[in-house]
Amino acid sequence: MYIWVMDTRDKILDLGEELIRTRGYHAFSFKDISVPLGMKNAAVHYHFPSKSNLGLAIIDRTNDRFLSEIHQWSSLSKEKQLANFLKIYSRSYRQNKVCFMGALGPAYDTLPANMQEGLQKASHEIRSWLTGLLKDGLSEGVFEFTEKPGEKADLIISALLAGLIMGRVTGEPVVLSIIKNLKKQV
Amino acid sequence: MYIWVMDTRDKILDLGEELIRTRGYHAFSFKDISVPLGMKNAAVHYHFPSKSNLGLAIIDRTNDRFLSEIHQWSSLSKEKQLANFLKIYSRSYRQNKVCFMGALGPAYDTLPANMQEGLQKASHEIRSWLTGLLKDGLSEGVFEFTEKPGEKADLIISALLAGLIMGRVTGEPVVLSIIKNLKKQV
DNA sequence: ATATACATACTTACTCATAAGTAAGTACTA
DNA sequence: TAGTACTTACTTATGAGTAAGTATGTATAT
Repeated sequence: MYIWVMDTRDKILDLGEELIRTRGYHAFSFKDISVPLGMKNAAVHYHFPSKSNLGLAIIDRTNDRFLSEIHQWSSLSKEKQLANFLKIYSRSYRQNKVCFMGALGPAYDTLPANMQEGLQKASHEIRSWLTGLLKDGLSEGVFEFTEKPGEKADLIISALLAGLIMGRVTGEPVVLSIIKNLKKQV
Repeated sequence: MYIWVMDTRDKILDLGEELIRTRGYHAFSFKDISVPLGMKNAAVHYHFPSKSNLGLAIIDRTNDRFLSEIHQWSSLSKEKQLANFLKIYSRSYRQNKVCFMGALGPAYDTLPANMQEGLQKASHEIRSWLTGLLKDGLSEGVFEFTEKPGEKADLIISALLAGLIMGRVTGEPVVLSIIKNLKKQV
């Protein structure tokens, strides 16, 4: 019984995540979730009272998954960890999704406060993790770059984030060539 | 009389551009234009029959302005042209705006077809101009980088585009440090 | 063992707000 | 008198959200 509950809740979160990352927060409705899942709008509201509530749950779940992923990577080499990080974006490209910051950042000021907070927190996690990785890799001598680690992290995240967006507009696999070039720049 | 017409039409375009670049296409309404300009929704519809019509006009006007700007730059040195290009983004940051590709790209699939087309065209103009500039600067010896010019252009545009987005989420002037670092990388 | 109570996971049937868009009329100008 | 630039007064659609009811399984009391 309990498992069944979690199952439809998770299905809503899965679909909601896809919708945010392919269409954006303001361009999807409860109907876009309820109809494909064969249920009524009110059933979605049962699990998530409000849209912002759902939005925040999606952000938090993704952030939690990221945190557990990087934790699992912690014993790997810095190069391997960076390669894994880059792989997140090539996978996103194949799934025709942009990342959360790319999807929600442009309309940040229009988001409900709880989602703004969640997104800010998630962006902080990613930036500080990558900054630490680059800093450690630099002192270990496995990475080589002249920028400050924090600025290098922003440069990398930015290029990846926007590579996904540009890929959508241009129809070209922009992020893949960006990943290729970023690897040469560390 | 004709001048007066163009004036309110231009006011609508100005405000519409700001709304798209601060809130996104799906998060602004005709009311957000008519009320601040002290007119009725129907007056906006008089100038632009549909929202997508307005959206396209905004994109096209910005693209036309970009084209005329780069034309004016054409006699300047490659370094100066690149510096001018980068300045567009630091100005955007100060105005708390993201660029059009950043604002509209993530929800590209939800845009009306005419706007998709206009955005694609605009992105092509920017990418091909910057690619040409980098290519010429490279053979002139004023720029120095190892990537292919087209890929370098995507790397630069991506970093700038996402720097604006990240700045909004983090509250930090991400794009300014990105500009600083990009200058060292060409 | 069986009736009763209770919680979970929904559906039905709304409300209320807002959005895009339109038709018909008006004021002003050339 | 004809066109421009609007306003008034709608329509229609859609979206978030809610209140009340229903089905089903689970736990408890007798």
